[in-house]
Amino acid sequence: MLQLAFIRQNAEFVKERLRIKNFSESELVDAIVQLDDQRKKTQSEFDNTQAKINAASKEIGQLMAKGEKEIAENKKQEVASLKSSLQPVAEKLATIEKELNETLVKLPNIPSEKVPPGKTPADNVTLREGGKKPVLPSRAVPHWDLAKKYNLIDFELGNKITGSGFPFYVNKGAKLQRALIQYFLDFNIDAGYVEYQPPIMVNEASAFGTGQLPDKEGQMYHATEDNFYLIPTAEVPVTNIYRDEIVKENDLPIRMTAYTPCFRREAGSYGKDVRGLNRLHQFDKVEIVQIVHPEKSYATHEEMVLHIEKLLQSLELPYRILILCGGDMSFTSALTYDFEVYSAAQEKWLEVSSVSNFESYQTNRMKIRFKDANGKTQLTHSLNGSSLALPRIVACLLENNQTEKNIQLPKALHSYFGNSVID
RNA sequence: GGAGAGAUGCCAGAGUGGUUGAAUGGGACGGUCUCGAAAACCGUUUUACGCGCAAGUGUAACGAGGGUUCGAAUCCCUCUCUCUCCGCCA
Repeated sequence: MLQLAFIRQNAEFVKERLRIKNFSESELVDAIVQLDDQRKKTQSEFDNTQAKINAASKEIGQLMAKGEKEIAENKKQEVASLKSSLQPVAEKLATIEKELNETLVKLPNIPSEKVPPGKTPADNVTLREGGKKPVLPSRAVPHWDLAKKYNLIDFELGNKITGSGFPFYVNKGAKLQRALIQYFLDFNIDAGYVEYQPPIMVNEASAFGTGQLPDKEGQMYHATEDNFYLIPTAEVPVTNIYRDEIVKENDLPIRMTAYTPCFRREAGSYGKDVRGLNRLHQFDKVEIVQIVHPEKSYATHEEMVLHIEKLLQSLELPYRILILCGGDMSFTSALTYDFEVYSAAQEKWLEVSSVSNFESYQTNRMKIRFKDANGKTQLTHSLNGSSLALPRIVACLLENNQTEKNIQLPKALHSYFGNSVID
């Protein structure tokens, strides 16, 4: 969530930036300032009365020690009346604080100045393209046909065992998954990221910390018996590693990577977009996360984009990088670059990575802070990016590299896959 | 799943109703000493919020939430987690 002090000092600016995100309830900004005014006033009132009560209680203790019971009893009466006058103040304060927090949490992050205006994915701005679109053989087919032809993925079996969107990977299909995960992780570790294997279920506090709750409650699978959520991305457990921590400035940047399965309910999606590997309920992804000094987050963001670009280039896939427009960005992000690869047989671009700077929006929720040179605690910034989401990469690898008799894998994968072709 | 024990500051660990935000030890940081280091010695070392230009000061927090009391780290209840034993099990 946005920092309260920042909202107070920049109320008009916040409202203006929120418009770029197509956030209509800008009156919430004024509500927050008003609630905070009330909170301050009420808290002063509470604190002052409580101070009197504390002082009187201390006196009672001293009087009792001296054996002056009469006077002590009188004091008790005094405290009792102070307490009863405090009661409604305490309730009012609790109500205000609750409302303030609930309102604060409803405000999305404000977009950075680099974010282009716009409402739909059509308004996203292409930053650059790379790689070459392949020329496919005349009888080229989409990945779901290739997956069947080479016995790599069994969607029907997934339907039987779980439901749609939960495919089985078989034989070389399974091995390709394993090779990609291993390759992506090694690529990140070589760049200085520390590997974690996190739990894939998280508690409420973690889901709140990265912003999945309360905003995207319906998008996560919820194990209600234990109140755990299946993670939609490794971002959730990994960023939360540092929740409620104050790190040393020297410890920054913190660079982490993790492979996890990801679970998304994708309520409401159907049709062509969900065919084959295009949109699944369970998929594999390697994620990178950084916790950084606030002055460095934008430089880090660019560095992460280059890192992922290098990874995509090594896979020899045609790609493009987009800057998401205000209307297409996530609730929590200040700036997001999306990576898309071109799926040659489907003839469309598929999103395979999203690299975002959250500034202090997540870290303010999680209270991930550091002590600066002056000994002052400040919020860190957090960033993350997919490196990469597997299914659509697999879709493109299969489609773009198909020949009449096999699928040619990029060099980078040969040693991981143990072969240069799938046949 | 059953029985028992426990959860205190960066860590270890005292504290069982009244100046305890918290003894003591360790660590970390700063200083003295040293050519430098070690050792020794001195000092500093939680966070959030309110008021204040500031120094400072008030309130809250001893796993979380509630309760008892004039007063709770200390007593009671619920929950979470950890440990030990039994059961089950990859």
